[in-house]
Amino acid sequence: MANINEVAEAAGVSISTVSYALSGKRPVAPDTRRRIEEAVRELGYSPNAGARMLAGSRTQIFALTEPLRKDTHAPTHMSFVLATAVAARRNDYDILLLTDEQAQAGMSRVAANGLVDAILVLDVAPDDARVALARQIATPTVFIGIPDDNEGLVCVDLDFEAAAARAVDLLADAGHRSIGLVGQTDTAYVKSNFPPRVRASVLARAAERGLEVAYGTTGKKHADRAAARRTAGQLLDGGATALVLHCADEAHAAVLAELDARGLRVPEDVSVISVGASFDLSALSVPVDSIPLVPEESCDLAVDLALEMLGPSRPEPGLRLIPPTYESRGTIAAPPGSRPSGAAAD
Amino acid sequence: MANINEVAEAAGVSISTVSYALSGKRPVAPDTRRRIEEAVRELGYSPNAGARMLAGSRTQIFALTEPLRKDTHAPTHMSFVLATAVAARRNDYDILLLTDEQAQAGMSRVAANGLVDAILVLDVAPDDARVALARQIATPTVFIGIPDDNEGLVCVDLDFEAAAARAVDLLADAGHRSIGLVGQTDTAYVKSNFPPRVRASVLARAAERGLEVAYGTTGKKHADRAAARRTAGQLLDGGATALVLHCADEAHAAVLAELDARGLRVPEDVSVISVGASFDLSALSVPVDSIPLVPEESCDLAVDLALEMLGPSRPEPGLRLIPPTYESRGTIAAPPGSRPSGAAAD
DNA sequence: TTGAAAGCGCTACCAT
DNA sequence: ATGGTAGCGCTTTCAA
Repeated sequence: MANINEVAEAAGVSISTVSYALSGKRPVAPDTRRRIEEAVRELGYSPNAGARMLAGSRTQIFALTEPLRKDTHAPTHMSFVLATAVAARRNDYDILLLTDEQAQAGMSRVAANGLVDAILVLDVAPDDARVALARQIATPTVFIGIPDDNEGLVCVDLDFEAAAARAVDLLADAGHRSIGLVGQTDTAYVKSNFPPRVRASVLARAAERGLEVAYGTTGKKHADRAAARRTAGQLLDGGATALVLHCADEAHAAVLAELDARGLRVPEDVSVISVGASFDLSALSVPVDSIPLVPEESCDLAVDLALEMLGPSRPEPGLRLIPPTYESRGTIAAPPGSRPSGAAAD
Repeated sequence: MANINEVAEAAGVSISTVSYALSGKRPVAPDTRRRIEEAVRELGYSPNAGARMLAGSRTQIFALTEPLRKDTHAPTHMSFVLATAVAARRNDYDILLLTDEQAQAGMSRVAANGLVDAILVLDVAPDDARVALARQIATPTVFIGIPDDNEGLVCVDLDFEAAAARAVDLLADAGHRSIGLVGQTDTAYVKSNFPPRVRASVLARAAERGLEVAYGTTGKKHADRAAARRTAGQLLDGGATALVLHCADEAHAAVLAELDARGLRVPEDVSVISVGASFDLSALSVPVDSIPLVPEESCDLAVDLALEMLGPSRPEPGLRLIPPTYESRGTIAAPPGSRPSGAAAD
């Protein structure tokens, strides 16, 4: 590994000129620059990371804290990690992984030893212990997800409340009077931050719109198809003419299988809309309408905020809620037996 | 963030003594040490990471390169990442994530700028492009998985060949004359390194033992239960009295469901053994016998090797195959209609 | 048992 | 447009 001195010598310039030629922070004569670039190539020079961290003010590393609990939904999580890494790299940043017990201990550690410029928090729990840590440390921290106590924090997330409300509105507008919510796993409502938000918003908006609403979870495991089918069945038995799906990939498939088994067509007999899904819905047996959770949106924004927090104009603390987008695929229609759409009044 | 000078001053010693007190690389008088430790605590001192990287010879960071392809099985992958991070941290190392296109580009980059002490390679493909990179760079690299061309590389993995052969032996010894292999997804046999190894070994050992053997994949997606059931059905229709399962969680469940649907009991009517599973098999409707893949074993060993490669006694290149372990749960028995066990000869 | 000081390889300020 | 150089905060000789 060649160092800056060798490059300078090879190019016949001083090391400061090499540094400036590479950073572009000072104009360099075209010819000089050419010679430097050639020397860099010849020698395979790359500025030493440790030296840059020490001399410069940036480490070019973000920490990503993620407990990786057993109940973490792996595919969704992977999407977020990937999206974060890509967004970070686009801004010349690397990602340092803080998992397991290091999700917490590591935050203090890397904040104290200056290994990272900022910390991104994934897999946020309603009562997340990392909230307290974030307040203690000086390192800029961005939450991807909203903990209950978020006072003074910078948080990014899909506006799940708006997404859920929108789904209810779409169904209500189509004429449905009774809907069901097929929710996440039982533990998700304790360990994760957004399932309760969706549930609360669906229930609240349904009440506002005067709809009957019921909900059920999808069992203990993400892959518990039987529980998903059972829940969907119960909601339908209870009179629901439309289902809001806020659950895993497998559960979506299971619900559609249950509808199929009952000879119910979508959307003629039952309307279906998915909220907050981050997987490919078009691969389902029936591509359903969706208000998706797009990991790239959250993660891009989180990285942008982290970057801003390093600059002079520190952004305000507070929630950054990403407006939901509705993807129509024709799985919402008027409930069976209703008058043609357009006349909703009595 | 206090620095070593402030600690030294507060403790009334020189900075070298502080350094030695913390590193333990030189004896320090008990009383001196006490004063230093107190100063460290008071000031919340933590040695600057960049300065250590520059002055010392170690960065205390490993890179973990993982493409995170769309077809990567997320849960299994997550287990490996977690196991790697834990093993690394146990040795005072952090993990830097290199995903997506950075899985390759990042290797050269961090090797060139000295950001990491070693590189761990995950999600190894048979014809992995990272093999060539590993040979080019000076940074020690450990593969967790075995690429086809592994000459001169340090690779760690479960001995899948032995595991598969063992499974066949167990079934042959129990008296089975015709077995079936329920394999991974179609793409896994192209993109991943171990599925072909298992398949080849099962077929080879079956031939050696004079068994009839057939195999089928589990479709395009990991969660394709229908494909898994179909494959299991075909194998049984073909006369198999025992099944070797080398597939995803969902596929295991699907196969058991197919057996159940056919009214076949395990192990009275069909024997079942799982090979290379890294999830919790005891959670299945029928806890099946297993020769598991244990991420912790591979990752611990990989980290140990990486550490060794940093020392003076560089380990030999070559494969480190972890001997498989058989977990019996009573799902292997003699095939139906066979004479009582013990008498196999004719 | 301890201290002084020479780097590690950069960045960025001060000169010219 | 370029060069000289003072740090950044630590590790590790060399001395005492």
